[in-house]
Amino acid sequence: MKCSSYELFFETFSNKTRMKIIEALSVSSKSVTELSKITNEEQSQVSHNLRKLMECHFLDVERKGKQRIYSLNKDTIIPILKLVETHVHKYCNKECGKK
Amino acid sequence: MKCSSYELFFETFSNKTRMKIIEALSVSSKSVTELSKITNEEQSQVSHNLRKLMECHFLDVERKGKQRIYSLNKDTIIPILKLVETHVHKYCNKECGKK
DNA sequence: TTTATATATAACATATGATTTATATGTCAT
DNA sequence: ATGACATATAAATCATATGTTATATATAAA
Repeated sequence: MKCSSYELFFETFSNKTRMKIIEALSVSSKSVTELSKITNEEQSQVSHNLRKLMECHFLDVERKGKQRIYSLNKDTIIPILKLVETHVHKYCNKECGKK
Repeated sequence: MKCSSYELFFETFSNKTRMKIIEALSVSSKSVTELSKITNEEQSQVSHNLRKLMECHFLDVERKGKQRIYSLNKDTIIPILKLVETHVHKYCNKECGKK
């Protein structure tokens, strides 16, 4: 599947694990292990998804000893999530989001 | 896969056909057949994807004879796309968006 | 250097979404 | 009611993403 920047952008957001990561990082920067604990996901899963988030420039990293500390690119991510929240609130009742 | 409102929101955006539909509708409202021609997709494909877009309240419809005229919910969609565009512009060079 | 810890990556099985084809429904005109 | 057109839906196949396991790399400490 060829994927324009737009689709890649949204695709990267549309995943539970990645959203959990983003949520956790919106509070404060964290290491992979911390994220793994918080999200209750395998470490490799977290790494996998961090990679995708990085590819979209949603995150930054810095080394700190053995650890890698990931942080959120708040400039884009926060305002987008706000807009989505508003939309969901406005249009989606409790039935919404079911499959 | 269980899918919260957020994931569903983004998932619905993350598709080439649906983006083409949104793009077309951001110009003006259109019937299914018109959308099918513009996007160069099978009619059933378009209907399929219109359904998903409707489920997310991204679109409105009204009947006009045999046709159904779809229109964009501009309140949410336009500002979101603006944000994404800004992000993509800022962070993604020509290599971006490849898979 | 060896060991322990943190993280990343590769390979594969499985789940999920996309696409296609065929058919059903719904509306208008005759 | 019949035929023609517009749209929707169902089912089947195909493509892709996810999740899992195992392993590799990288850093720090002993």
